[in-house]
Amino acid sequence: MPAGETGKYEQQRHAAIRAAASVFAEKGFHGSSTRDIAERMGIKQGSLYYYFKSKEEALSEVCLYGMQDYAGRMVSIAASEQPFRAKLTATITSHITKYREKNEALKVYNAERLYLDESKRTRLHELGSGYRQQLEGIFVEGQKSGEVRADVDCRFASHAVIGICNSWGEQIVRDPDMDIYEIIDNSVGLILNGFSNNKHTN
Amino acid sequence: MPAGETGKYEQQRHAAIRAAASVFAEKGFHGSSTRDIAERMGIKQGSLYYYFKSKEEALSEVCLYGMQDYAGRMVSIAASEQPFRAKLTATITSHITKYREKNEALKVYNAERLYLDESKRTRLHELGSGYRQQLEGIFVEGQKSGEVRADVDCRFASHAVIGICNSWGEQIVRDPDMDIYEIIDNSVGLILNGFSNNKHTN
DNA sequence: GGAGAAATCTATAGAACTATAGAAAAAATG
DNA sequence: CATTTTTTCTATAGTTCTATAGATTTCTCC
Repeated sequence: MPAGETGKYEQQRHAAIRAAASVFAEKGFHGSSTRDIAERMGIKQGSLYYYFKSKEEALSEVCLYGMQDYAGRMVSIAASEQPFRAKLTATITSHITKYREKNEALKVYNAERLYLDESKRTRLHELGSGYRQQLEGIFVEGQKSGEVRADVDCRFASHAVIGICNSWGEQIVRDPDMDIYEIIDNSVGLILNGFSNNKHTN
Repeated sequence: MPAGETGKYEQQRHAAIRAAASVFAEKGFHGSSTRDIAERMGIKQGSLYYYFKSKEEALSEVCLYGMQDYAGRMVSIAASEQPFRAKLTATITSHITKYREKNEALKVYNAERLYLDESKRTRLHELGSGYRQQLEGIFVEGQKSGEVRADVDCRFASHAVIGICNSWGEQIVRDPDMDIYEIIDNSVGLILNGFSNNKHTN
């Protein structure tokens, strides 16, 4: 039976979550076996059940881990006192570097969460859509301050930003030699100015 | 043994591909069983092997189907005589409506192709990256004609467009009541002008 | 309507995987 | 160092799934 909270148990459970994240990211939820996960952390298949009561619980924990401090960072960006452009840059940087740093878990969240049961999925969905709403709020504020054009659909804008980041995120996970900062610059540039040469006048 | 090419065999094989696409889109490759696929097309599990020699072959065919005429459409858009803006709109429209029309297969291509073996995967990768290159070419042309700013990284631009389309595509597959044309308009607007209110002057 | 071909069915071998139970080893405690 | 608690291991029951083989039904065409 699990210990109170300090020592080895917590530590190993965390290792298990990371191992699961890594394996799920590589092979997908259904393509991974509990043996794969256990081996990655250097224990035997059966021992894994000391830390998770089921494979699905492992997925659930990975998704939560992938989303959590991530959504938290978004909240603090949104709350900060900066002009729109800086917040946008911070958001994109946060999102994209997350993929590089460690976060196979984020990839798993994006790709595999739909295999969770209803209740866990909605729980996660709330976290995720909270994230998006924060971002939408940043655009709304930007409109108020005049930094963003009045005709922009902020809900669309938030989805688009996330789409761009995730799309590049997958590339980044695959190819660790990519230049992240160039991607970030380009993304910010696109969101702000688009690619058109027609000076937009109205 | 398969017939020449006309009749029922070709027809049923195509039905099998569509059934597989539908099931894979819903449950993922590893999460789907051959029983699921067979049932969706109204035959028994074992009978499926009359049309595919393995489950993986089914995936391969689905991905190919998802990508093919799709990439073809892109070629004809790129080759057409239109200004940049029209080509961009056509591309985004083609990409996004594809998700609505039918194409669970495209979703499968995006999510599951990595489970194919090396050779098939590179084959598909070529198709996919051919698609992206066509799009990149449209941007390059746009630069030459002055419609696209000279400082735009066209490779980045092509990835970004695909990212936005795929991101919305997933939403569209989930929620069939969304207004596609609004999404297309917004996407084109973003790509052309961004969201910023600062008139870009240099 | 009967013969041969095409399409589907039934049944199953063989492999893989999840989850559990109980034994064994390792660590902590006094 | 003996005892208790925590962690890991071995073994396996029970499922499920893919792929194949051979029987059976449906179609085609003369």
